[in-house]
Amino acid sequence: MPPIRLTERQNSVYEHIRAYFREHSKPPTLKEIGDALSIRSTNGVSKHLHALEQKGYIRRIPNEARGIALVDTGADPFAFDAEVPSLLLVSRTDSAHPDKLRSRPKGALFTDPLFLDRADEDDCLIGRAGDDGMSDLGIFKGDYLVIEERRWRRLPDGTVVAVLLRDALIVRQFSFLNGRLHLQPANKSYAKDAYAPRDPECHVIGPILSVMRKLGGKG
Amino acid sequence: MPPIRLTERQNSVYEHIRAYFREHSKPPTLKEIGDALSIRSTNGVSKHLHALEQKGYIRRIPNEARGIALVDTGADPFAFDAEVPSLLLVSRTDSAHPDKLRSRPKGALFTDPLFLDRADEDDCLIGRAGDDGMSDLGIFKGDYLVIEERRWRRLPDGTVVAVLLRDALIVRQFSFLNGRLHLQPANKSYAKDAYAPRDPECHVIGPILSVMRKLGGKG
DNA sequence: AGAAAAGGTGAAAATCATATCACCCATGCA
DNA sequence: TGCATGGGTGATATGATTTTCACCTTTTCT
Repeated sequence: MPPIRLTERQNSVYEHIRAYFREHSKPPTLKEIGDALSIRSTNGVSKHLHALEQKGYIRRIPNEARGIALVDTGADPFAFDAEVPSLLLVSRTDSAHPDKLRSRPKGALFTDPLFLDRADEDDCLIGRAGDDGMSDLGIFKGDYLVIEERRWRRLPDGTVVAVLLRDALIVRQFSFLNGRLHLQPANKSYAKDAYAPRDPECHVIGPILSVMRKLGGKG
Repeated sequence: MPPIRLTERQNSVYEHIRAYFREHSKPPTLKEIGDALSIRSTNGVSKHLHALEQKGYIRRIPNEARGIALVDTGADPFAFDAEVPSLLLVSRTDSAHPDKLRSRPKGALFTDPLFLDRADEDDCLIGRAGDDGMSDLGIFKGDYLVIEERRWRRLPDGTVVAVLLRDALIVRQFSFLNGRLHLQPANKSYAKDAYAPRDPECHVIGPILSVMRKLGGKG
């Protein structure tokens, strides 16, 4: 569901539709979009809309005037209560003793409920990415990760998870095939690996709910 | 303001339009109104709309598909307390009116002081990246950005900044050369651009202090 | 070198929507 | 009685919008 990336041009079409919605409370026509972005043929616009629909950004109602609907449901941060969860900031631990994770926290961070994605705050903790194995996904070494503790057997294939590998905390895409845990990186220079379910070197903590990063200085 | 009274029939037409707006985020056609209220002729509906316009409940745009606008201006305020820094979540605004940024917030997010990097909480706000122009830096469309409002003249070259470009909020690497603002993307498919310091289309808000992203679900 | 993919142009055909005209029927008053 | 007002029917004219076709250019990837 992480929306497919848009090209620069597609993005400006999409943003124009949103802007038009904000201003007029209704969708623009193909011609209006074209006028705004200097596309003379409604067909050119139509192709952009088709791409946006394929990528899941909009929905079209065929043959209908202004038949464009935004798919984004603009999640409002107020759907939650106003309590601020304080999550433990944990440090790397020998994967043979994953239970030590919570017993030796390095601190705690306040986190808006939005970033817990409806998970129980008591099941969540914060760790830091130990390598750049998921850099193509925009997760870099040092990033703060909101992790939901959950047994790997309940995870759907493809979930992005935090893993204690020996004494490092890393992020990988998880899948369970042929009786083994497969950890797939998103960075060509990192290797894919597989482990036995009970390998003491490898402990899957649970899915990554959010990623946070300080820019500028060192985290 | 509280306009002239409506007849029962006129009121149900009016209420239907409002209901349609809530459900579809756009105005209905004459035929749709007629179908809903068992009026077979679009002319019958048209007369109702004319009456509603006369009485000041709606506005019509001639010859335009779904050319109905509600005249009503409903605003909804909100409140929040502050213990942990609570930063305004702002939405994109026409760059010609950057001052509107804070005046029309979409909400607020609690943010740990760590991610404010020692900046004054009152100078900070949260916006969302409007494109993938900095994807190589791990900043993607939809990411939440902690932005420190600061005049661009005080920014060192190379700072990663949030910019209001027309009606989009985007992230770029900033530099000031030969009397022009240069905005450098970190994604090969996006173009580098430069603007005059006072170009009304381009307003630099300030440096990005942190980036946050929800995984898995909708942002 | 060749083939996709992104982005377009232009114009005709097919629909969807609105505007208008002519006419009908109640009801409430002066 | 007389006639203005609210509510409607149906048909037609006139736009406004979306679709579809046939081709074209540039950039990117293999």
